Amino acid sequence: MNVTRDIAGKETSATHGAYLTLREMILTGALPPGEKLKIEQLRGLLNTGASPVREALSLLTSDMLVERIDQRGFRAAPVGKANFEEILTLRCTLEPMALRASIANGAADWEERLVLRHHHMKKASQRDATDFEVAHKAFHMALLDNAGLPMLERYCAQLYDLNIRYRNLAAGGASYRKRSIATEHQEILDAALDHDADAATDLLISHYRRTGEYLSRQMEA
Amino acid sequence: MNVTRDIAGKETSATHGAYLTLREMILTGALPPGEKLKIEQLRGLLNTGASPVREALSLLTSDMLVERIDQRGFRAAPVGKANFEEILTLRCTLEPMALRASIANGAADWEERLVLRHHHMKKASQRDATDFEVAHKAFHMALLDNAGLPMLERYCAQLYDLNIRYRNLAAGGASYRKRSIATEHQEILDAALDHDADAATDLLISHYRRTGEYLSRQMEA
DNA sequence: CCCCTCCAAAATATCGATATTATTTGACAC
DNA sequence: GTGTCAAATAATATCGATATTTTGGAGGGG
Repeated sequence: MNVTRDIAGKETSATHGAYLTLREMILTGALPPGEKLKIEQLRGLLNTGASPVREALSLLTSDMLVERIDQRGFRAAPVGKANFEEILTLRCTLEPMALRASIANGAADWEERLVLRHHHMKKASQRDATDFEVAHKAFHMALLDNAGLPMLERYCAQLYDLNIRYRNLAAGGASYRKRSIATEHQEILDAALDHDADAATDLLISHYRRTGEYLSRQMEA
Repeated sequence: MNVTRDIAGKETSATHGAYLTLREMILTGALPPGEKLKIEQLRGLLNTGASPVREALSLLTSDMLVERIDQRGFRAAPVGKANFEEILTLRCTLEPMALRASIANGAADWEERLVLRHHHMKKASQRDATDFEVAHKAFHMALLDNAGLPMLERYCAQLYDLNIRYRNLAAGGASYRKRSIATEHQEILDAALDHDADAATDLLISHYRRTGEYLSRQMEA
């Protein structure tokens, strides 16, 4: 049983392919937290050499999805309540910062991009759940990508993924209770288009905290 | 002419050694911004194989010290005014956040560690300039390391290094004008020991902004 | 019964060589 | 002169094999 995506064409380099696949496997929980990641085993799974696997794992290390213990190999990053709450805290600090900057720069083409992404997300939500995930991330990142602060955006993207990982691990399946997520997104969008930074950031934060605290309660130590 | 440190004993793995050496070379400017980093060339410099070099460069990528262009190798990360200002902005947001948390947690052993590091820094400043650099970073990191927020600390450490790089690149030598740095450090320490978070963070921010804006003025586009 | 030492098995880290891909060079036509 | 294409060159990415290190366990002492 080969988990590697043999999907449509372009796999630039073996390293990059391995990176994407392993990343996905960790985010979805196919590789559970703490799991020992043996080179040989992964080499087989991805049918590639040891070097690309090794390099991919190195890259995942800096995404904080993989832990490296020198001379002792790699393992999927552990999870914990403290870690989850740190992610939440950082997101609630960094994303509003980026969103404010985006709004402040507010160019017309950004607003268009935003509307478009939001539309795609709505469409996707009626179809496939994984399509929605992709579109959801795209929308949230679009909120931040007019800030002109690439490092900050990178941090936010990283934290977004780490958060998704917890959600995937917590929900045995697609539980992700639909709450009023659609409404919340709409409100955030509207506030952003209104250049109302205070409202937009408040909405964003409570959007995060609500799901955050719900997940947090479901975790032990 | 071999730049590799053959210094005292313990080089755990070749990869880690290469990582440390390359990192230092980029931070000091021995490998200037934008420089093409050819595997073969570095392999010779560090007298090690291609794999460790490659892996070290991958790791440096996530420290934002090296840029990777798929299928086209690595190069030392470029620099620019916008990037520098983003680093400054992020530091002025993240470090106060960490410092506040550290103070809030305020354990006795943390205060001791703080006093100690400050002492070491003062001693080091009378000796070697590179000793001082190490101690200076240790002091600043100690201010943040009681926050219990490891990811945040990691971001701060990363940004600290990126900032140091700009300082090294700007100063042809040890210019680093001594201003009243010693006083500033003392004040920050005192405020932290007083559990005066507002004062401590204000002092920290102006400590950064002062050198920051000075360097920023020295840069073109 | 627990602990320490030493050996075998397994896994990591590293090397050297090869296949692939980008870049340069130079000839040729326009 | 200038632009284009193709071969030659150079560098990257990847593989397969080897050396080193850790891990797990068996066999004695304490």
